[in-house]
Amino acid sequence: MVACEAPRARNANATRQAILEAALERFSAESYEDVGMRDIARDVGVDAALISRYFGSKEDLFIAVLDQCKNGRDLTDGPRETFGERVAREVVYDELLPCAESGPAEKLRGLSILFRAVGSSKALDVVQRSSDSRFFDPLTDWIGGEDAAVRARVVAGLIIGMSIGRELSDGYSSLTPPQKERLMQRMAIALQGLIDS
Amino acid sequence: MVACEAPRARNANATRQAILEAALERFSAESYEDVGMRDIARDVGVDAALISRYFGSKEDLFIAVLDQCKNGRDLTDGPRETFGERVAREVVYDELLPCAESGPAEKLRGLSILFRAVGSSKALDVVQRSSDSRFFDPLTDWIGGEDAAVRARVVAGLIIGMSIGRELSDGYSSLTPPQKERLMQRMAIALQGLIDS
DNA sequence: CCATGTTGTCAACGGTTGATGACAAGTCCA
DNA sequence: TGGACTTGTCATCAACCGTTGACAACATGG
Repeated sequence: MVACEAPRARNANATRQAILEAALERFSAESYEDVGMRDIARDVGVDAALISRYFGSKEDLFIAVLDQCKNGRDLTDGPRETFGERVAREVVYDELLPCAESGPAEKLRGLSILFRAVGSSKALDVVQRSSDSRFFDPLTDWIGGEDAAVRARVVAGLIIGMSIGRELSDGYSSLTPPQKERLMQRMAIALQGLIDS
Repeated sequence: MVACEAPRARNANATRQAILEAALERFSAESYEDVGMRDIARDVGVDAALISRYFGSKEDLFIAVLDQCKNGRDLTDGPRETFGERVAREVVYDELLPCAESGPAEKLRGLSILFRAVGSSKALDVVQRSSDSRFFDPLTDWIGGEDAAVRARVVAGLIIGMSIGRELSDGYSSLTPPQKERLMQRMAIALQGLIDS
């Protein structure tokens, strides 16, 4: 995953960034509690103590990761009419969950973290305190209408649920391509319905 | 929650059952990691060591809890045509999440646990290993058709996602009753669509 | 080349967790 | 009543966690 074999150039900024990226990777693939400082440190090839020094605490690191996510925007950049299909396609096909070297995508990563955080009371606290305004407010504005705030959260929940369904069924590995496409269409409709007033 | 003030009658079976119920309550309200043996023990009014003796390990206790859930059946007892609305109503209105003295309901409790477990790799492992056959197989059979197994899991994911949406938006507290009803209808349609062929 | 500040490592701490085995309290039957 | 078995408690363990402060390695400017 992280290749670097050389003893690592001594560069605080680069290291900081590497830690952030490794943490992003971890937090979107495992639950908050399951991610250990030592795990992240090993990914980067650094001692765990350094993370504490750079970011303060694990919680602060988590917040820093949330901050650097281009949350919410992922969902809203694109035409309104294709919102459902766009997101459903991303969920059903490879983009959202694999997390292992997801290539250039990194889309919906914020939701991925939310997905992993939703089980842990502590992480969810942090997310709701720190990321509500960054994640849901743009989405709410984009959706518009009276109950937009609720619908934004329902949309998020639905997307997460779809990811869970995907994870539970092993990436739909037993589906034929047409079945997969039909499933995607269904999800698209459900999502789109929440956007169109 | 658990009232019992008297020093507790010495009755192994009753105590075992009380532990199971307290654990069920905890595991469906908090994540696997967040639930401590000492928490459950305190709920029951007993020492944590006793739980270890009765159930072996925390993981074994978790399995025992899963086993006593009337999983899957909750979803399938009722007419096929109203599946979507039945479940959606249960999710949108009070039944699923409150968990605090949910009265006689206890419906979808298995999904509630799955919901809480989905974040933790360990708990999800257990669920997939121990509860797959108990939870998804009946649902799969009931759904029927070629890709029923996948659709059962997608349904489960969707329900969990709806619960998450509900949790994220504070129980839809800001919605007017008609809005709430419309939201429920939408969810019902999405769910029903996964059942009907 | 030395002094200074930065970057990273190491060993260790306190706290919490699940689990264990010795022991006390209660129950029951002969 | 007294022994035997059950039921529950307590002190404790080892493992793990996030975090800390002392120290080593390196770079840099004089």
